[in-house]
Amino acid sequence: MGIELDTKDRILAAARELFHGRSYADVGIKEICALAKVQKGSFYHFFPSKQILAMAVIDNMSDDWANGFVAEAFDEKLPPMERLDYMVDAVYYWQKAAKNVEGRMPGCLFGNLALEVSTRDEVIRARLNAVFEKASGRFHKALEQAVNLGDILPLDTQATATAMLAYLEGVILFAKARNDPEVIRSLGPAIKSIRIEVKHTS
Amino acid sequence: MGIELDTKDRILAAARELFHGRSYADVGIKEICALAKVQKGSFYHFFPSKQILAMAVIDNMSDDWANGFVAEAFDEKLPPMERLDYMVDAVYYWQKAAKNVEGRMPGCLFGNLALEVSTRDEVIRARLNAVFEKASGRFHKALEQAVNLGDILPLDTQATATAMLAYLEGVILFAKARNDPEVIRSLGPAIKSIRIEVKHTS
DNA sequence: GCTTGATTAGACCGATCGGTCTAGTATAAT
DNA sequence: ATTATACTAGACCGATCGGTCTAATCAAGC
Repeated sequence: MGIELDTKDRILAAARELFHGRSYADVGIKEICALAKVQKGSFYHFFPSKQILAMAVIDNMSDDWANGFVAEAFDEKLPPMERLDYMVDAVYYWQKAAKNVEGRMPGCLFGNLALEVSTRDEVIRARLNAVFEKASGRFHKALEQAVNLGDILPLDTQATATAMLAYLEGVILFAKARNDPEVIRSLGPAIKSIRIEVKHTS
Repeated sequence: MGIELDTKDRILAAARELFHGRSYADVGIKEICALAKVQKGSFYHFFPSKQILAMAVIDNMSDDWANGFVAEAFDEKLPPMERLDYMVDAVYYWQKAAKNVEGRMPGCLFGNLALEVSTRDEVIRARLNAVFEKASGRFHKALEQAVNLGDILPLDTQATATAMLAYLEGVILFAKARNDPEVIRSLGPAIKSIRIEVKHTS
């Protein structure tokens, strides 16, 4: 957490860390306040409810991702298909580092929340879905360029992009169940093998 | 639930339904008892803790799967690669039916639990991992046969089997986030495109 | 009939949950 | 100096959590 952040940001950072490291239901407001060194009064001044905090955490992490190593991985300067490997690598190193610190693989915050709360909270579910949609857009763009450059045979870029993101989430899930980041390294690169053919329009 | 079950089975069935439909943390013992029409005393007579109940639920569902449509899907009489399609189809129809009843896609109980509790409960995590391991064995066998029959080019059957299971989980996750079973139908069949080459031993 | 062990009923426990409320402080505009 | 507003502190709330405990009920064996 390091340098001085104002109260709201400290709450956000604490909640993000705790939600990601454990789960939504398992982390209470009290614990978030303790980690953020903030009192309950301050908390509810900035966030009217736990649900709204969750939304803020999702947006916050989504932004960090989008401007952080996702942006790096999907850098237009890289050959399109290499971006996928870059992305897998980034996820691998990230999860590995997290495990070294916490002892457990936290997995993907969005995937975690999606499975945990999307049957109970339609609003959060929709927000998470939007995050996935946006992420799959990156894959989509990369695939389109790969096709245009002739790096891969034509395929249904939209569907394949979604499938690739789903695969990445699945690999992270599996790695978390094994508590072993190496799973990401060994299974991850196969993301490039996934293909959904263009729908036959005759 | 239907026909008379003895107390323990009623508890198990109720817990399974509730855990699957919502989440582990969100469902309390009281609610399980209410659905099972059982009192707390009886509950704790059969299950010493919620954690142990969770394990029993996992085992119970794992058995049902293994002897139910997973056994059907991976029937040795089917051509190996067709088993994968069968499996995807089964998941699709199951989730669709569940959504029609409950209004929401429950996803995969094992995947849900894996992401929710595996950072908190090492014992449950290990159990879930064993379930995944067993399931990936089915894929493995099918792939080995497919290679032997010349239906597909040789590949790392072990790693690819795991990757395929991970993909399936990822697709279910994505479908749950969208609350749309059709995702399974459109992305699922691409499971057959996943390939991990045999490690180059020179 | 009596005893025993398995099962059920449900009151009860301390802890914790998300959230509210009031009192007070800090800051800045007037 | 006064007043409005933003923020902080933390006691407090009813509800619910997982789990315990005692008393009652039941069927089987003797």
